[in-house]
Amino acid sequence: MAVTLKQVAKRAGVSASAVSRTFTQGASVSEKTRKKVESAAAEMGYSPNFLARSLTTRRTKMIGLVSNNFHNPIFLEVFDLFTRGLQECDLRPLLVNLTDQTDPEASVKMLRQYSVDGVIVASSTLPPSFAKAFRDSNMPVVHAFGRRSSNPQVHVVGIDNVECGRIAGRELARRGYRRVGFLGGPAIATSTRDRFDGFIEELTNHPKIEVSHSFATAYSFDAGRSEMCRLLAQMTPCEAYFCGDDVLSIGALSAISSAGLSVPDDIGLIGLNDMEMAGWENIALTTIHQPIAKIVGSAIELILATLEQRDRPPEARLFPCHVVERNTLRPTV
Amino acid sequence: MAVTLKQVAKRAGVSASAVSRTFTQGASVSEKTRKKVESAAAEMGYSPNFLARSLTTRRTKMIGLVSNNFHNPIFLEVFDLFTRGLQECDLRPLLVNLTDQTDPEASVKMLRQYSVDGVIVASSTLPPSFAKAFRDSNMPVVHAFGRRSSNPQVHVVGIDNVECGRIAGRELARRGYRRVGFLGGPAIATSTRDRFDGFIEELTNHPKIEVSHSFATAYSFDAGRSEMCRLLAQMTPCEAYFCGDDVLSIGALSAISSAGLSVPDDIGLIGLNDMEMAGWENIALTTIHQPIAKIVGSAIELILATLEQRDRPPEARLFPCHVVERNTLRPTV
DNA sequence: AGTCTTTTTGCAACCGGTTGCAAAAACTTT
DNA sequence: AAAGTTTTTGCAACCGGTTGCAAAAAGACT
Repeated sequence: MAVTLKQVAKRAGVSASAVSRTFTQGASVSEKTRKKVESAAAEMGYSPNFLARSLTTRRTKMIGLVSNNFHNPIFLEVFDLFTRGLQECDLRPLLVNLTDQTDPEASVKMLRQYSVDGVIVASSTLPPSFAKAFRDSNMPVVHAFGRRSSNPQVHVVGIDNVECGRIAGRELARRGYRRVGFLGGPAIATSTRDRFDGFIEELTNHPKIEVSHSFATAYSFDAGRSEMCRLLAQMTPCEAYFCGDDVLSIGALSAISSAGLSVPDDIGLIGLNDMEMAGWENIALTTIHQPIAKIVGSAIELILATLEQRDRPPEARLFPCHVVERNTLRPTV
Repeated sequence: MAVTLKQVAKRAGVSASAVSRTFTQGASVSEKTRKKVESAAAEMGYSPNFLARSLTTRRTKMIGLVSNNFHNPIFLEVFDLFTRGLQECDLRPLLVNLTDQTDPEASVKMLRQYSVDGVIVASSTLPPSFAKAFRDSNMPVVHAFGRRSSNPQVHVVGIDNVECGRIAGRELARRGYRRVGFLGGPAIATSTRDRFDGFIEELTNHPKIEVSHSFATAYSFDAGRSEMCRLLAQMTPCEAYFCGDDVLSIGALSAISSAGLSVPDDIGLIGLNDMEMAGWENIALTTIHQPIAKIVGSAIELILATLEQRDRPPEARLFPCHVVERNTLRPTV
């Protein structure tokens, strides 16, 4: 059905190589034959088959984009940025949704079978070992929103979650809260762990502050809401909470107002991410901004660089975060 | 680097065909050689290259998933459903983000160059002609969330937007509102147009009801909020509005509460989509439910069927919608 | 015009597989 | 054991391209 190179060659009265060269950057073709080929191709509506080409060039220009985050609204922003960014570099994302049903091993194998040029793992809840499996199959990988490891095996781009925990702790202390809580995401996620550690570490500098913690079952509205409901039902809820993530915060926010309490008068809240929705006026969440555009841009840059230079040593790029003040923490006293 | 079929053949002491057949469903291989091949393959870590295979089989098992909706949270749910659903059918989505910068023509060409087996266009704001361009290139297409056309050229799966407009009109009338407004999405989108038409049509049955309309510049929070701000600044805002979409509704909701008014006491609101967020307790939007899981499932089913039977005549599948009552319309009088 | 360089061209092999076909091997039957 | 039938196998051509190499063509210089 589709027009092939040979047909074009015949029509243009040249060899197959001539046609191939016309469509290859920097190949040697005279102006004359190029014209002949181009007009024949245009008449027949020919364009080269990328997959056939990839067989010899060993480049598919496809990038595996693997994630397990299809429920956190911030990931729509992330996918938007990734797809745009990749497209600008002339790369196409082959999307993999890692659910409970899908076997991680199988996705490694699958992406290898499709000969993707590289893989971007976009998730804060996957272990470093997952990204490493791609590396072991000899594919360039970058783990976006991942965790820096002590002996890095793959590129990691993200934020310093421990530092974010400290920032949150510092902010709550600065505002004079005396009883604060950590409302984390799933306890297994390394990001949760790190944020927790930083938070605690910072607050040991403030021995007068009482600190407690608990974990939601997921980074989701419902999990945040039900965990906050549970906390409010206790004897003495905290004066303020650091929530592991914005969507969790919004769930908590909802629980608080359902309980007839108000934010920030009765309870303070600080989130993490600064997703679009956090800025919506009826939410107005005070939160720690995570620079996702930079993270995504950097991830793409890094995968591109690794395509050029396959043995590039693994690198960790962590971007600084800062507090965005809105309306869910009381003013400094 | 990767192990090839030939290497496996040599190691197993058989011909290349034998290896190929071992990895092909329903090919004729004796148990004995299959065993030999399988163990050789396992030792060497071989798995067939899908792209090389696709050259002869003419099936890549890749589906182009094209959308321009990377800002409406409901599309994260849509992408989740599509990716899961396709994966279950052993298909991989090649994602295309259609931005203002990307040329629609170019994406058609690109997907052809990658020999995708079919294309799913997921958008309510793209014209039927866009999907048709794929059809013209001889690829199976289904337009999900698209508009049924009078002489259908491609499969369309979605809802009856005109009927949704009627449902909204009926609902507002039933609740005794006397001055109602249509707050639509971008006026160019066919979905907006259809919803508007249905709304107006229904309300002509209720001559006592006064109806006005306006359009937001996009299906987004900000657009909804600023349009509602404008409306509230006028002399006499309506008693209730039908918003073209949930995210628009939430923007409107925010504008209303910023203006010191309350929902549903001062102003009523009904949305469309019933995205996850509409059910969040602090939003509790009364809205028209769009059965996205069914739409997505049906789109996949249809693309699959068309892969089998290339000349399957174009079909339109529209699913019924219904009102989900929450807290943004006053009770029936 | 003849020689030397540089550019352009086509041939043929290859990328990693699949598949129609005829020969070989393995079973059945008699 | 011979003949007939069915299954399994390898050969060789093909899918749609790219590319190293040597020959041909074009251009530069005496």
